[in-house]
Amino acid sequence: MPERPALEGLEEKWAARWEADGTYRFDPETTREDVFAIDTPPPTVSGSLHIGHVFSYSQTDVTARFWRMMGKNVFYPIGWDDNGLATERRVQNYYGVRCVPGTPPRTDLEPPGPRAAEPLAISRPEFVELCRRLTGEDERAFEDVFRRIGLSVDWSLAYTTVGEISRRVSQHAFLELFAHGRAYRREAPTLWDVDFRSAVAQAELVDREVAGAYHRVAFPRVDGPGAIEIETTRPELIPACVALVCHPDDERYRPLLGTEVRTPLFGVAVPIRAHRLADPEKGTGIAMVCTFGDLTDVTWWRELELPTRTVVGRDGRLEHAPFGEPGWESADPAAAATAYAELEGLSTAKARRRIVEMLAAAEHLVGEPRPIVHPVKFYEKGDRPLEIVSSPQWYVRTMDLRGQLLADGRALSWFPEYMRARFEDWVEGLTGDWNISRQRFFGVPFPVWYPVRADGSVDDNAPITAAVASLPVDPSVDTPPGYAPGQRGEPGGFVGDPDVMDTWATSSLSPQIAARWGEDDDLLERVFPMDLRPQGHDIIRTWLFTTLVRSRLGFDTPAWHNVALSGWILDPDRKKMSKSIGNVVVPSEPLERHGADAVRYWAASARLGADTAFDEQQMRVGRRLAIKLLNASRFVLSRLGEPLVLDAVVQAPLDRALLARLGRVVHEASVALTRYDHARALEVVEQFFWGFCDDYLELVKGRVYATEGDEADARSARAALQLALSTLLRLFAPFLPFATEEVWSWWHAPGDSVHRARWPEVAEIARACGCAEDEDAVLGEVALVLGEIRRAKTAAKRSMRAPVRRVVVRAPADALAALELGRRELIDAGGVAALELTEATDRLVTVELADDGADLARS
RNA sequence: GGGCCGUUGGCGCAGUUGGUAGCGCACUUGCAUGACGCGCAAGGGGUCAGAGGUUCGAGUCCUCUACGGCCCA
Repeated sequence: MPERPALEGLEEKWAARWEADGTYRFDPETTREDVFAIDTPPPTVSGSLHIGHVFSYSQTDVTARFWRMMGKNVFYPIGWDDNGLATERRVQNYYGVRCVPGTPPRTDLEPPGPRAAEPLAISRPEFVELCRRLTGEDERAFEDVFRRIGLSVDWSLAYTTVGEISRRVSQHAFLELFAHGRAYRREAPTLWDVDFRSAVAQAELVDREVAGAYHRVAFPRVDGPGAIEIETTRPELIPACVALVCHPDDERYRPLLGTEVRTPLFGVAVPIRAHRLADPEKGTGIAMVCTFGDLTDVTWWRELELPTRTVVGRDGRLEHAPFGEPGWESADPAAAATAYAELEGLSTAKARRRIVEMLAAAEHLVGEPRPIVHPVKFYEKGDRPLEIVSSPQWYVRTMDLRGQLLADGRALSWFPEYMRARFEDWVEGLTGDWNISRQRFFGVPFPVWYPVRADGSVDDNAPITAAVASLPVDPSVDTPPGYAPGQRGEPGGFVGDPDVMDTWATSSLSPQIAARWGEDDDLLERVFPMDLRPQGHDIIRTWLFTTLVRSRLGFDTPAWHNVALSGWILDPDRKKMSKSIGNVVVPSEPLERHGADAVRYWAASARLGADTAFDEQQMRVGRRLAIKLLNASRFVLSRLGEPLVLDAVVQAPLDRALLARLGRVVHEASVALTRYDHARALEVVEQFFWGFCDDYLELVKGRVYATEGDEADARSARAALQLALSTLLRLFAPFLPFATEEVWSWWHAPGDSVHRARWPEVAEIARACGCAEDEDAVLGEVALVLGEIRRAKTAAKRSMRAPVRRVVVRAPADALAALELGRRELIDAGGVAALELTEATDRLVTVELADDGADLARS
C-alpha cells in the first residue's frame, strides 16, 4: 500500500496485467444460460477514434463488467469495420494510387506517396493489399485507445469486416439468400456518385442546397393543338423523358390524361399520366418524368410502369442515345439524332447549358429561366450531385418482411424505450428492397461468376455460385467450379462479379462473424441470439435494421433480446462533432489529462439515448472521485490491521446503520444496472460514498484510533469498515476499473481481480450484521447534529477540531433515542464536552464553542 | 411537411405513481500536519422556455406556440 496513492501509471499496469491473466477471457465451455453476449459495434477504421467512441463503448463496458460480476460468462467481442469507401479514399491519397482493375500486377510495387503528381494505376489485388496495410495500422491505434480506457473485451475474439472470417460468413450467408430466392440481381436505377463511380446507399445520402433554375419548356401535343408547358431544373434530361405527370385531382390536366405530347428537339411521343406525388402547386402543376432525374422519377417510372430511356452514363456524361431505334421512336429521327449529337459526351452540367441554348433557338423555351435554390441529393463524401443510373445490382428482398420485422422490433426490449419508434417509422416507410452491391474494390466480393456467351457477351442472368466449402473466394482471381483459369473473359468461359458488398451487408452479420458461424456452430449456439446490441441511435435504420433482416432470414429469430442506444457527443456548444466543422475531440488528450477512470466516469454519468456535451469538468469530478477512493481506502485499510473474518460482530448501532444504508444502495444500483441505467447506479453509489467519507469515517475515527476502551466497539467498526470498503470497491468496479483494481490489490492475493469478484448482494450485508433497513435512523440524527456543530464552527471561523463546551438538543423522543445510540461517536467527532438531550415537540440544536484559544491549549 | 427527443439556478444535469424544487461544477466565506488542500465546512443563487387547460394542488398530465437537436420526407 503506497504512502501517497496516485492514479498515474495504473492504466498501463493493469491493462497489461488483465491481458496476461486473461481476466476477461470468454470461457467456451459454457451453457447459454450462463452467457451474457454482447454484439459490439465494429467501429469504422478511418483515421482516428473520436471521443464519442470512448463515450459509448465505456457505457457498454460498464454493463459488461456488471454482468461478469453477476457471474455471467460474458461474450464481449470486438471487430474493426475497415470496409468501404472511406478507406479507399484514404489509401488513394496516402499512397498516391488509383485502382484500375485489370492492370497487370507489379512485383516491385512502390506507391509514390501523397505528393504524387499523377496517381499510379495499380491492380485490384494490389490496391486491396494497400487498404489492408493502412487499416492494420489504424486498428492497432484503435486497440491501444480501447485498452487504455479499460474495455473488458476479449481481444482474442477480434475480427475485421474484410478479414477471412467475415468474408466467409458474408459470402456464405449471401449464397444461402440466393439459394432461397432472397437475393436477386437486377438492372435497376441506382443513386450513383459519378466521381467515385459507385452506387451509394440510401443511408449515405445528404441533402445540400444548390443553386439551380426552373426552365419552362413547351411540349407540343400529339392529339390536338397547342402545347403543354412544364417546368424543370434539369432540361438536359428531356431526351430521357418518358412521360408527363399531373395530380389525379387536377382539373386543369384531367381532360388530357391518356393523350400524348412530343418532347421538344427529339420528337418522342410521351403519355400524360396521373400520380398522387405530382404537386399541383409546383411549377405548372405538371412534371416531366425522366429516367432518371431524381428519386421521384424512379417512383413514377416504377409505379406507372413507364419505359426506360437512360442518357446519363456512369461517368456522369451523356452517353449514346439511338433515336429512331426501338424504344427511341421519334417523329423525326434524323433531327433528333442531330440535336442529340450536340449533347453526347458532355457532362450533365455542360449539357444543360447547351440544351437551354438549343431550346431557346427553337423557341421551345418559354420566358427566361427562373433561378432558385433547392435541395439536391449528394453522397455525403461527394462533390457533385448524385445521378441516378441504371446498372446491375444485387438486392435482398425485404419488402415482404415488413410485418415480421415490426414484430421482431416489438419482441426486443429497447433502452430507452422511445427509440423503438424510430425503428418502426423506418420499417413502415421502406420503399424498396435492400441494394447490397457497391461498385468498389475494398470489400467482400460476391462469390459469383457469369458465363460468357459464344459471342463474347456476358449472361448476367445465370450466375455461377461458389461452393460453400471453397469460401471465401475472390471471383476476380479464383476460378468457378467447372471452368479452367484460362477461360476467364473468353467466349464460352466466365467473368467474375465485379462488385463488392455494401458495408452493412457484412456488418449486419456481426453476431455470426463474432461467433464464427460455419466454423464453430457450437459457439454460435451458446451465444446467439445475443443478450445485448449496444449502438448509436443514428444507425437504427442501417445497422440495427439490417441485422434484424439477416437474423430473421438466416436464423429465424431476432439477433438479440435487448437494444441499448447511446447518445451522441456534442461539442461544448452543443453542436454535433464532425470532421467538416473541425470540432472533433480525439480521445488521447482528455485521457492524458484526466485519466481513464475519469473519462469513463463522464461517459457513465450520461443516460442512454441522451446526447451529451463533451465536458472536461465532469471528467475532473471523476478524477477526484477516483483519487478520493484511493485515499479513503488507504485510511480504512490502515485502520483494519489484518483482514477480519466477518462474523456477526457488527453490533454498534452506528455501524449497523451504515450497513443498512449500504444494503439499500446495493439494491438500487443492481436494479438500475439490470435496466442498463448506469448513470443512476453510479449516482446512487457515489452519493453514498461521499457520505461514507465525510460523516461515517469521521464518526468512527474515535473508535478505530482508540488504544484502549471497548474492544467489541472497535471490532464492530473494523468489521463494518471492511465490509463497506469491499462492497464499495465492487460497486465502483464497473465504472472505475483501474482505481478499484489498484485498491483491491492492496489487500487481496495477486491474481485475485475485483473484476472477477461477485457483485455485492443485500443478503451478504444482512449476514454480517443482521441489520434491518430502518436501523439507519442513528446515522441520520447524528449527522444532523454534527452538521449543526460544524455550522457553529464555520460561523465562528474556527477549525473543525475546535472544542465544543456544550451542545443542547431539543427534539422528539425518538430522535433523542437515536442520538443516544450514537452519543459516543458524536462527542468524538464534534469534540463535544457535554451533550444534553431534552425532549420537546420542536427541534432546536444549540452549540456553545469553548473559548477561542482553547483548541490551541489542547495541543 | 411528418416523427421522436429536449428546453429546470452562470454551466452540466436529477427529479419514481402530480402535493409548493434537488445534485455536481463554478462562485463567496472560512478551516492547515492523526486518508485526502486533486481535501474539509458553511453560504448565496432558480418557480422549472412561453401561453392556456385539467386538478383542492403541476416541473411532473393535456393542448398550442417558440427555440434547439436527431431521423425521415
